[in-house]
Amino acid sequence: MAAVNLKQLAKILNLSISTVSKALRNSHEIGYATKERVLAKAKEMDYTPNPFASGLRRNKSKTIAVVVPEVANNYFALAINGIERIAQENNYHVLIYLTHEDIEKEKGIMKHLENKRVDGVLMSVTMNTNNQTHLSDFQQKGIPIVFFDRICHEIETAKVTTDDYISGINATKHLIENECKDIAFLSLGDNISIMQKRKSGYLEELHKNNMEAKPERVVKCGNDDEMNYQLVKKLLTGINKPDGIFASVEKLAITTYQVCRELNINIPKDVKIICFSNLETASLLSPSLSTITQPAYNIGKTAAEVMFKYLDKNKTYIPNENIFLQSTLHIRESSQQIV
Amino acid sequence: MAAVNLKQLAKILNLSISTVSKALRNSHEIGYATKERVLAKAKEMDYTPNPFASGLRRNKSKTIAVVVPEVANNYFALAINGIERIAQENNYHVLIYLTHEDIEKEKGIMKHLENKRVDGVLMSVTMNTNNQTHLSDFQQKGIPIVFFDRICHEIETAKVTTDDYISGINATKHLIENECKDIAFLSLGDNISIMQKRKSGYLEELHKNNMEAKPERVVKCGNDDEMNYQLVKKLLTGINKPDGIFASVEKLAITTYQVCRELNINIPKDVKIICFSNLETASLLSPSLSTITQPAYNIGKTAAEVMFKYLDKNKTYIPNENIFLQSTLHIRESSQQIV
DNA sequence: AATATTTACGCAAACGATGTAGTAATTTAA
DNA sequence: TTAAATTACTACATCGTTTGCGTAAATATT
Repeated sequence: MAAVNLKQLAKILNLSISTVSKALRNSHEIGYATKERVLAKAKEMDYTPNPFASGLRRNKSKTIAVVVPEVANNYFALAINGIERIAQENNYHVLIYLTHEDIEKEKGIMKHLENKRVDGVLMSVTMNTNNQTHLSDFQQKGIPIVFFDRICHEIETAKVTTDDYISGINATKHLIENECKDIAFLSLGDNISIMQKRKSGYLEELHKNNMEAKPERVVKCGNDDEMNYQLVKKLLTGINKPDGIFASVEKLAITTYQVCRELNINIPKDVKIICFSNLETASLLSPSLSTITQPAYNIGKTAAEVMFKYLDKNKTYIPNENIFLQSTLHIRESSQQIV
Repeated sequence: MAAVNLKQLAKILNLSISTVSKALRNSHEIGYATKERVLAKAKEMDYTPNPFASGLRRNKSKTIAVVVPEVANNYFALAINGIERIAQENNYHVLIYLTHEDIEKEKGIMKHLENKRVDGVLMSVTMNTNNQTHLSDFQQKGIPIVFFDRICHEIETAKVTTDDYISGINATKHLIENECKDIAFLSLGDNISIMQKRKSGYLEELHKNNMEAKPERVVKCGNDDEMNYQLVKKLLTGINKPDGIFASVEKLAITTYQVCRELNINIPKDVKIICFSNLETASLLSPSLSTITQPAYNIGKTAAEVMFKYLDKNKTYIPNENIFLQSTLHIRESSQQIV
């Protein structure tokens, strides 16, 4: 029942606690025969070190935290997958925290993590994170952060993203090539860097094509699905509606599909759509959805790898570094000119 | 930089360590004025107790583990959402482990968790978990498990599921009502209880309608997507193909859609489909997908609540209990007779 | 053969928080 | 007025590991 500890193991083996401990950690101080004996007995008795005791002693938690806005989201789910994979390989444990895009919750979580419960944090900030003092404060405590996707520029550390600016350009260019004359951009808030980059790409490409960038074509959506629905509905109601939509995140594209269905707007005839998405069923939608797909799994994996690169070296300071992974454009029906 | 501890706080306050500790825990042994003073200073110095020290001393980790086959799955993602919500409310932390349907990985994870790293485990077993000794062994260590969805009957504890048997009946009945004469069942393995229940419902309803239950109509799919694709393709190739498909899990329905697209089989004209799914975009698919939707969020939430009910009471033994939550049938185009 | 070195182990002090048992000082009861 | 009880605190052992240091025996060096 009760887990066996070093003391019991030592008594049975007629050795001191420290000898047993050292034997298990394969210390050079211990003779070969003794090591063998200890190892065998430990296995037999199913000994496994108490993580709290060794954590306390060594000041190592063997745990990382993943802080993300949500998990019921293909992108983050895949990223977590990649992170968990690397963590398991490194014999680390993964704590998960969801902010639900609530900056106060994010602050609370970081506060909770300050006390060395974890050796490092991988995170994507909320769409409302415009102030980063809680993050720099956290770093001050000596726990490294690595950002992925929703990064925080002001914090000096490693950041793993895709090239959102280029993708923004490509998506917009694609819509223009398919005869869109009036393209709207559905943004998720406007604080976070990926939004600014995606929007920059969008604006840049409009400019390059001598198309007017009307402010009302940038729709600032948020975390409230119902509100987003109304915003998109408003955008697509009336005579003066756009003929192209670039949704910055998956859920806004889905909302757009739903609105179009309600308003009987035909995609892609009346309006063409492209979006950032990791939706598995994109090709099965009606019409199939054109996407910019981020290598979510690899982003998570890479972020974790960078983290462990420093944790292994016992470095708590991670120098600034921007790692870009490439997204892929999947052109499907929703964005194409019907010929 | 370094986190402040009780010793430092005590020195500054000119009190003993134990006084400070008790004051923070609001012990009746400490005078009101002293408590105030301690609390103020602790806040000022941003003191937060070391989780390893108190975990070691109190033999409490304030952490639960969630062990699931995967996270990039709408069902599990939503369940984790529910779990995380309740955990946060209880000031608990959530460790996540993915088995990827690998029984060996599951065993390894349970082994890793035996050493009191967590106070409890919420889990959905892999599709290959036919032997439960690693789970009963785990229970023996005094750490409670609560199952959700993919439960393990043989283990005595609380189990949260939907009524899969009834849902199996309802789905099959619905297909029959829509003129299906030859219904196939796509199973995910055949070990886990939800599969057996869903299949039982399917078989029962066939029997009730005097329809023959041909063994070759039960297709045992697995974890390999490509293999599943071939299995479904084989099922739908040739003259003698079913006119109804009941997919026991979401991904098999998606596979079926893909196969039908390749083989140019029309859903629902040639074959009707219904499946268990939490796919957000079910209604946007072409054709829209009929689903039995499980209350995934609430299942996770309920499982966590049951766990905390016992953890609060410091009970490590959870008596057998089966909690059923209701699924809802969403009839859409994929399963309906065209009139 | 005497000394130096290496080998293989044990002792004990951490790590930080908690809780039991004690102890003065004060208050209450007899 | 004195014993008993209460209040408000402190000392100390403890949780299970890790690790620096000490040391006896074995081996190597002169």
